[in-house]
This record gives sequence, C-alpha cells and structure tokens, in this order.
Amino acid sequence: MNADEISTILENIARLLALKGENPFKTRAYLNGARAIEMFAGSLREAAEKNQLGQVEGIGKALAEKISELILTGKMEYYERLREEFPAGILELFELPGLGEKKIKVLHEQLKITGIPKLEEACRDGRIAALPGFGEKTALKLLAAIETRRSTADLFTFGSIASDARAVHQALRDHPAVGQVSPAGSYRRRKEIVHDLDFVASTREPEAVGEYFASLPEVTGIIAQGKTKVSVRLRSGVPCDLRLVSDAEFPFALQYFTGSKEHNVALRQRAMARGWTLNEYRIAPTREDADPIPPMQEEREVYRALGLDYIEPELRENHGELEAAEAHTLPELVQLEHLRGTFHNHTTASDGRDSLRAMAEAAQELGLQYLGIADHSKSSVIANGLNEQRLEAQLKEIDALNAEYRGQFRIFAGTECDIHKDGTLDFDDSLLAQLDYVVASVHVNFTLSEAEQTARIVRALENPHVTMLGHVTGRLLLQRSAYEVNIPAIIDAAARTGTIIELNANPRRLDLDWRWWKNARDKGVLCSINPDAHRTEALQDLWFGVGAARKGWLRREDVLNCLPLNQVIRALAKKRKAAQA
DNA sequence: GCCGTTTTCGGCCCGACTGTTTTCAGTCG
Repeated sequence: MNADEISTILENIARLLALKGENPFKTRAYLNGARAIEMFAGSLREAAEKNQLGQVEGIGKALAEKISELILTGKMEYYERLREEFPAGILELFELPGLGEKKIKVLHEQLKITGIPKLEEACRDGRIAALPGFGEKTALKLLAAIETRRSTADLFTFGSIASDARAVHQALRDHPAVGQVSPAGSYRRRKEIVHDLDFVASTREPEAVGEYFASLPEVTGIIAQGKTKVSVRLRSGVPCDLRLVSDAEFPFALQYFTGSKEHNVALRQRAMARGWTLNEYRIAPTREDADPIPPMQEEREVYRALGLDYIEPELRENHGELEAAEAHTLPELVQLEHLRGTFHNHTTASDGRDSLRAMAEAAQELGLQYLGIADHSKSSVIANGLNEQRLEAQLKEIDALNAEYRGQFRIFAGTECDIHKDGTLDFDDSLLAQLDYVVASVHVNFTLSEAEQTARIVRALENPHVTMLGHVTGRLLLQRSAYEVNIPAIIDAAARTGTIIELNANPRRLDLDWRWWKNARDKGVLCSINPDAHRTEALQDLWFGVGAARKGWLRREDVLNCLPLNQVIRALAKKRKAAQA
C-alpha cells in the first residue's frame, strides 16, 4: 500500500461522508489527511509500526489508527463499511469535471443515480435539466464530459506507464533465453500519450519466453497468447504486447514495431525504389535487377541500407526526419547526461513536500551542479504562495546554503510568479530584480479569449525580469485541455524579448508540446527543461522532459540547463542586461 | 476529525468562474 493509494482512500472517505451529509469540516479533515500522507517524507510503514502517524500535522488520533490499520492489514474496516452504504459506481461520478459532492448528493438522493451509465440516461431524458440547481447547460456539459471520458479511457500518459514499462523491460532482459530486447511502438518514440506498450525480443525459445512474460508480477490479465505474440494487461491498466522473433529478424521487427506508421510508409517507399520490400522480418528483393542487399544485424544498418543516417526513435513521426537523414542534417539530440542543472522547483515554503536543503541534496545526488528554486508567488493562495517577506527570507536561506556549498553546488533563487489577468506580475520589479531568475506562469483566468490570453502572456514576456515562461498552455494530459493561446505569437514574443520557454517535464504536462520546439529553436528561443518538482523524487521527471525535447529536435545547445554553471549565470542575466543597454 | 488553547470547545484557506439564478451555490485550483 503506497502513499498514493492511501491518500486516494482518504479522499474517497471524504467524498462518501459528504454524500452522507456529514459535518463538512470532518470531510475536510480526511482531505487534509490525504494531503498529509502525500506530503509525508519518509517510510509510512515504519511510521505506522512505530505508532508515529499521529505526530504528522493534519493526522490526529482517529486518522492515525485508521491509516495504520490500512498499512498494516491492507484493509480499513471503516472504509469498507462506508462503501457498502453507496452503490459501487458513485465514486466514479467524482471523476467528471463539473460534478462535486453537492451535486452528486442531489443526483443520488433525488434521481437514484448509481454511476455514469445512469447519469448519461438521465442527461438524455431531461431529468437532469429539470432538477433544481441544474439546467440544460449542465446536462450538456455532463454528456460532453462522459463522452471525453469514454474516448480517453484506453489512453495513457507516458508517465503513468513508465514504471510498468521499466519493470517489464528489466524482467525480459533477465530471462536467460532472451537475446536482444527493446521497447517499441509509441513508447519507444516517447509519445506523451500512448494506447499500448510494445516489446520486441529475440529468442530461440519463444514459447518459454511468452509463458514467462504472461506470468510476470506486473501482469494482471492475459488478452491473447500465441507462439510469437503475447498480449497482456499490466497493473497500470495498459495493454502490453510482446513480439518474439529470431536474432536475424530482430532489427527489422524493432524498426517495424517502433513506427510510426507514417514513418514506415515513407521508409517502405524508399525500399521499393531500390527494388526491395521491407517488412517486420527482413528486406528482400522484389525483382531481378534489384540492388544487392547488405547484411544487417542492427536497426541502424537498416537505415544505412536505405541510404539514411540513423534516425532516433523520437524523431520517427514523418515530420521531415527522412529528408534530414538523407541530407545528413539530422540534429544531434540532447541527452539526459547533458543536463547540468534545472530550474522551476518547489519547496515546503510553498506547496512542495521537501525542504530547500533536501531538494538541493537530491539534485546533487543526481549529479547536477545547480538547482533553481521557484516557489509560488502570493496570489497562489491555495499553493501557499510566498509574499514579499517570505520570499526575502527564502533568499537569505538560499544565500546561507550557497555559502555552505562553497561553489561546489549552486542554488539559484527564483520565483514562479503569477501572471495576472492583465499581464502584470504578482511582484514588483524591485523585488524581481533581486532574484537570480523569474519563471512567469498562468494559474488563473484560463478562459480568456485567445487574443486576450496571448496579449496577457506577451505583456509578461516584455518584463525584463521574466527569465522564462512556465507551462505555456496549462494543459494536463488526458485531463484538461490547453487554454486558448496563439503559440506562434508567444514564440515570436519570446524570441524578440530574449525570454526562455520552459519545457515542463512533469509527465502530465510536457508543456510546451514537442511539436512546437523545432520552430521555437529555429527562431532562436532557448528551452529550459524543468521538472516543476514538488518533491525530491520528481527531479527525475527530467527524463520525461528530455524525451519531449528530443521529439522536438532539440540539441544540447538549445537547452539552457545543459550549460555549465559559469555559463548559465550569464545566460540568466542576458535579458536584463540587454534591457539596460 | 484536527488543532490549539484564555484546556475541553470553537474555528477550520480563498478567489475566480460557470450556470443557475435574479443575488447565489457549486466547482475548481
């Protein structure tokens, strides 16, 4: 039972209590408890065993007992009983945007709605629109939400399946009869959203390996099991295919199953021009006068045989990579190892889980030379944003730590400064001028028109103290779409003002989207790959960001945080300096 | 249900937006 699972159960309790009409402060106590668990830095099991959960702020005697029971026995009697009082489908109603506890209570009590199917029915037959407090628009909005949910039910963010993918990959590598093995498909191409996970492995014992694969602990169900292909479902819910081929077939199978479909179509056309056919097993001649076929043992050699430089999987979207590979102009893509530091990270001063020192130590353990802190600004009340006094106190704390590090490591003092509705910033220029850098972000007023939203952001970029723009579109993958904004205009404004654009590496964001980066790069906009980490482990989200940057054709020199410490200081100061000149 | 205390009960995060209303309730972050 991990922290996420525990906090979900506490949230569910809060929801069910609200439906029962319990004291709202009691339900909030459960929500606070859920947050406290999420924010807990340490071993929950150990805390439960030592009876120390009650010492955590937000967890009192009652919650400590219930959470301990959950951790130590895997079950919570109170929760089980509570659930029996409601239909099983009631909790899924909370996943629909626009529905909260009050409305669900009305739906349950007045219309006997037990889950999404019944709700859909009631939306269609007019019962929802007729309810007091509801209306025609509410019914339409709910139908739209149900439809969105249906259409994204078989989609997964890259981040949500990455740990499954790593575990399965490692397990396959560990099998003695497996020769070569690699992920393939959209996962290998580092698409931000995937619908399944593919692996290709070479072996002389396909049936034994298939059997082994189907019985891995990550597997929750078998969809199909044949001699050379096994399909299963993994813990995260994602379907996962394994293709078993011979060593000789491996490079072709890997290439074929990595895709994309469009990339492969273009590739097969090139094969055809040489009198060859290319499929998942081999390249073979289709006519007598075909070009001779070179021997190929690696995927790289398949591309070479077709007259192409090796194309990294991330680029295989038929977005110009084949032409570039032929002309030897493919970019040398940025790698995780190139990163020297990172910006936009939070601490306990605002809504982070870990202290400034803990974050700095975690960054050093990752081998980074510097870490930028950017806690929320005062307008982000929910996120416990810092006011001027608290920010100044944090500056002093950072100075003290930097003195301790004696140049071996550097913390950069920044802020994630809210951009107001009119494009002004949450702090005065005089305060911003004291900081090493400023991330400007939109957190409210998502529904402005495209023109207004764009003008708002452009105005923020024109402030000489705004070093970089945070999560440009505010999207949350599979959850919340981007707000309306003219991205080319933003890119132009960033280029004109010398503002860096963030590639938010949080796997739910990956914002700005990879499809824009080649364009931004060509206009001279620098990228900063930022994890937006709210806890030490999340610094490792940088890996997701690097994947997106690679998909966006970014090279080491296009990324701010590939710069070594002495150069990054100059890069951060560049915009302000230019404004003074 | 938690917390903090003037120790045993009273207060508990806040502002914007949407759709329902006709001045506000519910949701969301």
